[in-house]
Amino acid sequence: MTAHPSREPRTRGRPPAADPARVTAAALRLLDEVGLDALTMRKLATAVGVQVGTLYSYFPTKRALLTAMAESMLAGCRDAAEGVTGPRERVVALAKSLRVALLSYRDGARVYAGTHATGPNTLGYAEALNGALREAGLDASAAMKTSFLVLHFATGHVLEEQAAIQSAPELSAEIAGLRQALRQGDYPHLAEAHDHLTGMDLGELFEEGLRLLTAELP
Amino acid sequence: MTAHPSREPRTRGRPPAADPARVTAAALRLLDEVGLDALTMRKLATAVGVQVGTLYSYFPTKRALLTAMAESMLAGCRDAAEGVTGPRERVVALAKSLRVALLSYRDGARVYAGTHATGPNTLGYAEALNGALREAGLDASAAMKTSFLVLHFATGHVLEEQAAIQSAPELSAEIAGLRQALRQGDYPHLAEAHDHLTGMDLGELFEEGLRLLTAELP
DNA sequence: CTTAGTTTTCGAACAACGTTCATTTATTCT
DNA sequence: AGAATAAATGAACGTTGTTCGAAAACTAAG
Repeated sequence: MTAHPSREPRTRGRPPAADPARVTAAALRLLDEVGLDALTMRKLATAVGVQVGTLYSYFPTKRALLTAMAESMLAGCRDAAEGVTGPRERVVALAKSLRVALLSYRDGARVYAGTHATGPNTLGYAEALNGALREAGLDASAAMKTSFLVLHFATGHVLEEQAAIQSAPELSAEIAGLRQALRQGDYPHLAEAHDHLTGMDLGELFEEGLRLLTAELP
Repeated sequence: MTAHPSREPRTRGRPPAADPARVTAAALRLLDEVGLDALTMRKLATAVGVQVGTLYSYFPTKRALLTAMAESMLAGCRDAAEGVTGPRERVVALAKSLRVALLSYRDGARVYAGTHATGPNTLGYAEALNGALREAGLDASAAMKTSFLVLHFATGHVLEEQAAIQSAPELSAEIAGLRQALRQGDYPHLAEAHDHLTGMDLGELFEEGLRLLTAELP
């Protein structure tokens, strides 16, 4: 059983070899090394210097660990709007900081989208986003809706952004089939668009989407 | 080995018990029954009426099967803009049809976001979306960018939409922790927003995001 | 009708995964 | 010292995706 809810500091018994925070940090390091698909509890255990089963003293399930990782990724994101004047600019700054945070970990968006953290980083970030929107003059309902819009767009965007990065051998077959399909003559618009693919700045594209989603804010 | 690229129709040898199309259809039915996390090759094999290893005569890997499922989900989506007058309205109609298509399968957005299909449904849909944007007066580069914007928003939105649906026992613990955090007094904006959560129409929210993303089209 | 040839399915296995649990180890309090 | 306690160990369990030699089901030639 997880002896997690220990209120008073531990005094008796064998001292722990690690703690949830250290395990989460090691998991994030391992994530950058091997990617989400290869992030196994066994590899994490050896990285922490512990046996596999021991990890379940800190997290009841792998899902809980991934949730803690997602929560940890958002550390500091809430403060991105500090010192930014103008409610709309604050919303944009918060969204951009979320993108940067997710991009700074391998498969960060997949981890984030696959979990539903309710820790202080996640809730604090959502609170800050909602607050900036309220400052912009929106009522509670409209602020919540725009929050969802921005969050959904950001996760979807970074998800595809990171999927495009790891276009390693796993996707080369699909890319080959795609090029052949384009040469076939069907999909004329896609063929033309494909020429403009190289050199597209995904960061600029993200800001463009953000600009449109926040266009009606003062 | 996959004897897939058989150009002339099969005349010799043991007759196949199934084919990729039938397997894909069975997989989509099974997906609706059990969800993506419980969609195993063995369950699919029994659903098709075949042994596990036989599935690998039709798809080299489970990933390829999921890609075929994603491709199949988009059947007919390309035609959503037929008869719709006005380029902007066509873009909106195409995006809405993508949402409906993904929503009509359990975990549809997760399957779609986790794969990168290059079949005729997927490419035809992208071609239609690009075409509608070109008709709206955008050049090739701008049309491609807006396509990405709409696609990223749609996938992100439906992803969260479907994640909110299956808020079954798996998420109840997190929801409980969230309610307690809201009652704690921190996150005043979130607490107020939470009251407006029930009764929010996610379809309307999706259209609102679409309206903003296409606001500058003629 | 038999037999050779061909294509597919079968069935059993493999390694790796997440997870569980009785046992052992390390520490503190009496 | 010895009981009590808390955590780590180490070995297992059931599943998972995937592989591969052997068997089966069919067609074409002898």
